[in-house]
Amino acid sequence: MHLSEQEIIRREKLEKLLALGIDPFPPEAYEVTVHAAHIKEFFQEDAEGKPVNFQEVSLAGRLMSSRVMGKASFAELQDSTGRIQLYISRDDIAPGDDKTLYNEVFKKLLDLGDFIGVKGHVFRTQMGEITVHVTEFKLLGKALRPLPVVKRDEEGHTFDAFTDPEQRYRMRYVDLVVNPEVKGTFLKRTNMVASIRRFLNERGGLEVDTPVLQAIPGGAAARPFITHHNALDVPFYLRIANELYLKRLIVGGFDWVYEFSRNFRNEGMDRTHNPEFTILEFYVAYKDYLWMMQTTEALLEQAAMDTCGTTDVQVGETIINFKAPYRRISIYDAIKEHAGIDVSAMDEAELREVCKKMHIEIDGSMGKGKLIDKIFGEKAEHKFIQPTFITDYPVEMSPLTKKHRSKPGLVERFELMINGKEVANAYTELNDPIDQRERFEEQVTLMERGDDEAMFIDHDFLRALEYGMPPTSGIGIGIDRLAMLLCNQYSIQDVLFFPQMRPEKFD
RNA sequence: GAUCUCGUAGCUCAGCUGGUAGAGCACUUGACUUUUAAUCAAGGUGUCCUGGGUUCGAAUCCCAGCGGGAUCACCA
Repeated sequence: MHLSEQEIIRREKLEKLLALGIDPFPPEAYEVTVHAAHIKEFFQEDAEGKPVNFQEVSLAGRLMSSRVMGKASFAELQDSTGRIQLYISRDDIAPGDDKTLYNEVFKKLLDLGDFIGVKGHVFRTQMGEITVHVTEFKLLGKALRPLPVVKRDEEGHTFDAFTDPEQRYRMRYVDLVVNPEVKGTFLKRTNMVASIRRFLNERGGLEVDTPVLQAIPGGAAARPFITHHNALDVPFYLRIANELYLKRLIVGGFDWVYEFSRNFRNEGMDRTHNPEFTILEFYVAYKDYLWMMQTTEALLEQAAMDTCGTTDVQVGETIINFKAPYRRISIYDAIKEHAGIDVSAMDEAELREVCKKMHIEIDGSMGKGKLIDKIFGEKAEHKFIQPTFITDYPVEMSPLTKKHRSKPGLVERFELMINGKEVANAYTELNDPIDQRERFEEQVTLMERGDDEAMFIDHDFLRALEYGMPPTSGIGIGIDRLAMLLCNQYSIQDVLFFPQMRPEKFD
């Protein structure tokens, strides 16, 4: 094992601590009575400037900086809420003749990054900084590797930032320690999810769990990961969606079920795609996609409000307004609006002609539905910046969706576009088992034509529908994509703690 | 998967047309009892991503590989 100079020095310090009878990794709990942010927010002084509270505090965290000035030192402690300054004077922590605790342990054997616990009282320095005057400290956990030292001056300028994306993603633990805004992003994401969960629970939604290992990967058009079950000696797929399982629960008599579903798709990775990602799906009996549009607007408005404190959310250079209601436009009108052509009456040959003229890449496996989707994707999708429901898709690209109540050839489906990206996809669910069987059979034809994303026939799902499913509307909302918007992050990797990367090699 | 680009100290980076490896911070030693990007003095950082090649000589030029990023393709 190759050790750098600094790592060797820290290991030597470990030995010296042990020689002094100090356990660098003590087992017992340390009493924490207060956190840094709380002190900074609520510290008070009387008229003479004498502190009135926090005169007996005990807190713990990482030592993040240390400025030794002879017999006194200033240091910074970083706990889960932020940083607070420490003032440590030699004669306070080592009142007797033996000054080892200060001269050796504090000044020499502690390193930046070490976990320590401190007890003391809070005061304000001459420079105005709220500070803990330490009377007692204890090493709680030694850091054997040096953290990147990121410094910030008064104007907020950052020096020597820890910025290498590879290192930040691979060693998120370090990223979180030294880049406080990263923690902020993830807290925001968690708040967003909590807000959505509250919204659903308040309306009678029931949170459920359904299988991740599936014998038939259904509910979406995507290439799955394949794994193998040893005892049964059969292949299993990691789920690409949970849709068909949630609908089985609607068959079973629940009115409203939801699941934050970790899905896995064996496809490319880029700034908007990770092999595993989270979709919130929910299904509500006796509703249709029109109801679902209203519910989606309300859900997103609340999520934006709870997460950002406003419905006008800054995303990159633009402001996205999450306040309901959102614009609605059919996919044909959307294409008309942005490509200037009416594809609503075209057959497959005509659509191919249009794609050719627009220099849109196509191949022989694509049917009418996919061609229309292509044209929309190339010419219109990225133009919808403000939240917009794109409605009424062609039946060929929606095998699980009920046919439109009044428009032949279309289905009752919408996708929600925000900032030029699909964030949600919803339908009035197909509950006619005979129609569903025919749609699955069409998928088999597509598969034979070479479409490797066409759906398998799920016979158990058909059997469930044959027992009867109430009219139902369902939706999938891309939680990572939504988090990217509400947290104003350009890349999905910045809203996932551990984005997928090529495995690291250690030698 | 394709193209472009990057890889030098713990971190951020410089290193020109090839000539003994550099800075700031961090680190080590010392001074300093209200500092705050603390300051002052002194000190050493290293598989220049890996492996080949060209050359008297390669961090530098060439080839291959590994890893990252960006763009594109597939997709949410």
